[in-house]
Amino acid sequence: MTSGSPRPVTLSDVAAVAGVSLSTASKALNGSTRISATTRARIEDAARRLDFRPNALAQSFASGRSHTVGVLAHRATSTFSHPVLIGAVLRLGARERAALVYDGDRLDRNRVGESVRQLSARRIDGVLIVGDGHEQRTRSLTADFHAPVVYAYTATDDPDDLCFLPDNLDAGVLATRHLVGLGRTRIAHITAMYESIAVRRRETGFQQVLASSGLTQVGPTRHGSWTEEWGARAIGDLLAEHPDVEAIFCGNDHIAFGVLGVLERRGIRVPDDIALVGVDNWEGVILDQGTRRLTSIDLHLSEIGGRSVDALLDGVMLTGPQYQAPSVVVGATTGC
Amino acid sequence: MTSGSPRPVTLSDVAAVAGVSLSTASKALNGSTRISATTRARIEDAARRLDFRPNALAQSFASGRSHTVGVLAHRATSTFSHPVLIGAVLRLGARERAALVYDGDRLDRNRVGESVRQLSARRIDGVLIVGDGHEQRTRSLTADFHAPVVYAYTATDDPDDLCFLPDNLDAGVLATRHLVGLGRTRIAHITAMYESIAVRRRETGFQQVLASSGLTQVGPTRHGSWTEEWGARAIGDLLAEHPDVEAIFCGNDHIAFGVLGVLERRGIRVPDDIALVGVDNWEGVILDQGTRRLTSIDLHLSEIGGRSVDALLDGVMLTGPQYQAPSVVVGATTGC
DNA sequence: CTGAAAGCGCTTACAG
DNA sequence: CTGAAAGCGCTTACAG
Repeated sequence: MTSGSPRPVTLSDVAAVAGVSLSTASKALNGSTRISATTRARIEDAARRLDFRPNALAQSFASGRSHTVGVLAHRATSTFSHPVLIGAVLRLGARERAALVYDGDRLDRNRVGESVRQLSARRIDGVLIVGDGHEQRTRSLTADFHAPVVYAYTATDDPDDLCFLPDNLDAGVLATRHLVGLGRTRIAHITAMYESIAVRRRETGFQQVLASSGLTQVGPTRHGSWTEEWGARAIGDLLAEHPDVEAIFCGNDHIAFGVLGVLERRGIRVPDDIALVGVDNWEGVILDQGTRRLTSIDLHLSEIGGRSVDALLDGVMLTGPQYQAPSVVVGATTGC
Repeated sequence: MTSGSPRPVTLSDVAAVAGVSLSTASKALNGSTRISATTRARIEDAARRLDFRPNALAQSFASGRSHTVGVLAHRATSTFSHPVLIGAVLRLGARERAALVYDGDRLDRNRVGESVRQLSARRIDGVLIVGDGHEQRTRSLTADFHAPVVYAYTATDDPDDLCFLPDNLDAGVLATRHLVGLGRTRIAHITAMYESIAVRRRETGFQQVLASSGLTQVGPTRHGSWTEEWGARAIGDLLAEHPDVEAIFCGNDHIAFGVLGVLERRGIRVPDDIALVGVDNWEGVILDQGTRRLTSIDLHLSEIGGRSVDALLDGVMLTGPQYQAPSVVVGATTGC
């Protein structure tokens, strides 16, 4: 668009045009208060006329601040960490920070040192560690870096680390409240393996709401895996033992789809006979268009990435786990 | 780990220890050939002993190369562009480049200028534009930047632009060859809207293989949407008209799952009676573990991101569209 | 092959 | 409030 590219406009050019010294120009443009209003106006005007763009490389070098953040994507191959990672890099971009993203293998015990050196050579402003959910704690890496460290989508073994996490407890609470709010009283829970922290927290939320509503869970919680197959199998058993069940909180959307398929095949009406709620807002993730079938809890994973970045850049003095509030997304599987 | 942080080791320190000048030390460490082997060895040794890490900020400033790439995620909210974007930023990290990632709204006609200015202030090494697939062409932005521009996962209106794209034609070819290779001769095609470039290219690949195998397509191609619902509806019609169909190439995995559900419900054995192939390797994306049901074509989207980065950094002199070879991932829906 | 010197374009004490 | 000057830590012609 611009014709050719002659010498870029420097701060010295601005100073010369404004008739002030280089240092005065610098101060005026960097918002120092110890500048007269008229001088500042003159300098800002000159900068505008010349379309001055400070050379970010020179600024970084002189100030020692790189405007770059290191992002360690620990076990970030999982689909669920993708929104977190993307939420993080987009927020970084929106705040004019570059991301130096390293893949998980850099976090092996023996290779962390290499990442640390690379990042400190870059004079990184901070480090964001992106995990793969709440399944497992990450070893704290905070002490390895000289820059501030924030964790997204994983907890660590150090209770002082600032970690942004989905609120799985509240996910269980919201899902169950939604079903109770529809007037259902005979509610069951089908979910994944008991070993998962996320599973247990969702279940706890479920049981808290039942208790405070004076309801009793229909049958024991059925633990299996995060798959459609498991959902299909579990609903068969559940119906055999408790044909009067009115609603099911499913640990995630895959399980819910497995349940839904079986119910449809057996001619059981959803939500008229049995209402369903899942977790993940999977349809929201994969569908741009189309009608939503499942009611689900959205954990707002990309917002977890975004908030982690904000905390890192704003130097907030929080410590410990921070939970992202989930929300209900209503589909056709829960009725009035 | 390291105790405190005194003054970092500089190149001058290395030069002093090695007993050479600053400029000689610089040349030795930057692989200039006009250096005696013994001097170089001495300098490299000193650098190693001192654990010298060149200050990347100073290097960038002095050389004018930022080691940062601008990434414009154009309409990159779609699930399918996520692997491309993540493939790109991970490759950038692996090659020690930072990514300054801007969200789509920066690409509005009126706002491109702002991104251009921000990126040129950063003395960006190149620009990567990530689109949302092959559905629609992007307006070429190459002329807006002074740095090299590469496009990933989108084509542009300028035939000279270097664009990395999934090979949808070959996806159709591989899928169909796979079915033909299993001995199926009566093969149908259920896919999404005709308006989609991806749909038409997959269909063309399908028909090329049928033709070269001397086969005739079973019924016309059924165009609908990318959803499970459409797959379920289309298979009903197909079976009504052509109960002797032996295999179906589904335009994507969602459609294939819709088809699969109906077949199972009707007691039609898959793959014994009807074999299925989809596209996207969706199960590979969402499952870490578990048995694979669907046979699918993997378009290798994250590799598209990675290759785009390589092309950008290596300054390859390619122009025009570059197609990423897909591959077949076998599941239970196609038998021997 | 090696070194002295200028320079990259800012920021930031420090003096006035 | 304003300015002269040093300095950030490299790279890169240019001389020797």
